[in-house]
Amino acid sequence: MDPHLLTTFVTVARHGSFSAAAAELGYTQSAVSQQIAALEADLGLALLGRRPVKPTAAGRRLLEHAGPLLLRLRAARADVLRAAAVPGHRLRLAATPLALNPVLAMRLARARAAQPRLEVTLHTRGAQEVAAMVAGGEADLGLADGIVAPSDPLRLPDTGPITTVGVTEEELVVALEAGHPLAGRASLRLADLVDARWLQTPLCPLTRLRDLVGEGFPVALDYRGDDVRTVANLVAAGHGLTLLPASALPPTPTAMAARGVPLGAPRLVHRVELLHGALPPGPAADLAHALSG
Amino acid sequence: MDPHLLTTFVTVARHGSFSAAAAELGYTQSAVSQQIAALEADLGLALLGRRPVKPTAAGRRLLEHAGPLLLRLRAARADVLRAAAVPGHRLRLAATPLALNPVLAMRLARARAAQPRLEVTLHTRGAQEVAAMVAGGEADLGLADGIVAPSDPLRLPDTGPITTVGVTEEELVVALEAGHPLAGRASLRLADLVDARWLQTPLCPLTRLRDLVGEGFPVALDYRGDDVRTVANLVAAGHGLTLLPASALPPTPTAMAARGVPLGAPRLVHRVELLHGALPPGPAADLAHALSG
DNA sequence: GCTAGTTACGGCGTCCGTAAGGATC
DNA sequence: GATCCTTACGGACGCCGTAACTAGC
Repeated sequence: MDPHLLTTFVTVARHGSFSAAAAELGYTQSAVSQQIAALEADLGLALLGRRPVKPTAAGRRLLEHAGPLLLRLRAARADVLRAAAVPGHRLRLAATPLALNPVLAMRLARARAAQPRLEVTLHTRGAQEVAAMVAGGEADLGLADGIVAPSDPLRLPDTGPITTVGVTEEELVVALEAGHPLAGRASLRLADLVDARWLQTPLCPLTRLRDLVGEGFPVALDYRGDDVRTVANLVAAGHGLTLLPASALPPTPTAMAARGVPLGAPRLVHRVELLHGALPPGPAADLAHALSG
Repeated sequence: MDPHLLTTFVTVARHGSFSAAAAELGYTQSAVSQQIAALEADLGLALLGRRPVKPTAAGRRLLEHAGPLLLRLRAARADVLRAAAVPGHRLRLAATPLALNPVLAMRLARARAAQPRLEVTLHTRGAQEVAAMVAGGEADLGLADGIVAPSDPLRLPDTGPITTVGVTEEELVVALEAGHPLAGRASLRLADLVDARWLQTPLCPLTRLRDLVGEGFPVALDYRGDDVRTVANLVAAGHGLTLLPASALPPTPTAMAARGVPLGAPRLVHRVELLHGALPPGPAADLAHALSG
């Protein structure tokens, strides 16, 4: 159960190929084969079926543990190093596409104005990756967003010892094309839209809506990307509906733009949370404070 | 950050000595010294001060991560092996001293009567150890107890992927000596007892009461053991008060025995939870079902 | 000078790479 | 027969033990 072997194992499982994993990890096929053999010998179990290379039942079980385990290992290392590091003036942020909303962008700007020497780099990633980057020390601060009932916390995957604090909550709107029959309404009830045509996007996964409201929400178009403007254009062209924070749509819609109709019921908000590890006094802690408002 | 080195590190930190850790781990002093040196070199930080051997700030931080990390590693291994193991007729239970109350003892007896070939071994341990044994696969089922508001879950330390289900909740009594001025009351309010003389015991840690009610609960005697009868005898002899599940005191008190006065307020119960990992069909699953009632 | 951790050095085991060997499509 | 994993073998490195060294009490 050497982490080294575990890493190789998850890589092989992910690629479904020893040789591809070897290429990614910088080993030879042979080394990977030996590592898997060693892991299987250690546990006394077959973890992978060969030809095709596919996890066995035991292998799938181990895979469920291996990811979080390796993440926690990196997180521990990062945390110890972070606590001992001298705070520099380089800050690495990671945020989901909708997390850096106007309010937070403004707070970030104010914080930077107060500390002109601060160098900031920002990465856009998925929520899980943001959490993993913060836990693993690749980012100092993370921002993740999601749709929840007011003042409920986001349900982020467990990625180890991370602190999360809510920073903003914003009204949600149903985004639909300008000519849509419902576009003129003052507000909409989600329950009335279970049979509408919906966009499946990472920004508003329909599984989340089903969790909150129940079955329904058929997929009219599945967008596998994270560009908000693309989503807005898809909506405007009538490909389907989606839920967005009000600030993600232009305030004065043109003829070609998507309309946002406030979501009346259920009471849901777009929540953004700040993620961080231990914060020794320094620019990271200052910025965390600034972003929290 | 090899788990091997981590294990050595926590052992050294626990003993405050390289040589003692070496003896426990079956290494030479020299090997331990080299392992710690390797870990410190890997992180680029001093983890232990020498003479006396004591963790540095970074070392303390690493210690906080190392324990859970190593536990999860063992837990992952145990889980994979457990899922693949053929169910035998040997069952290992671990329980806190107050967890195997009369109700559960009876359920266990019924389950054993139904499966006469079942061999059961039972260990009494602290709650954290019970959880660790279950997570690490050293026990098939665990029982842990604690004091909570009705139907609240116990707050067990995070010991990895473990399932917990409540199995019993029982009335709590204030245990006090027969001649105590309050012994005749029909019920007592905990808030009125914040200034009484209390026993500090692992069975009813006063910190828990302070969590629930607030400051107070001075320590009159600190018992570092887990024997319920000893606690009852201490109470009977007037060393102090404690909280016990009603079933832990004899139902018809003699002159020398401790009295139990029902706890009227706040509404608290003695809750027992069953802990287990993944349960493939077999005796362990059957017993878990039997214990759940 | 005694106790306890560190450093030097040598042997053994581990792990990887090269290359040949099978198994499956 | 091509692809892909496994096995055999050799070299390098890592890790531990013995033993000499050193720092505090």
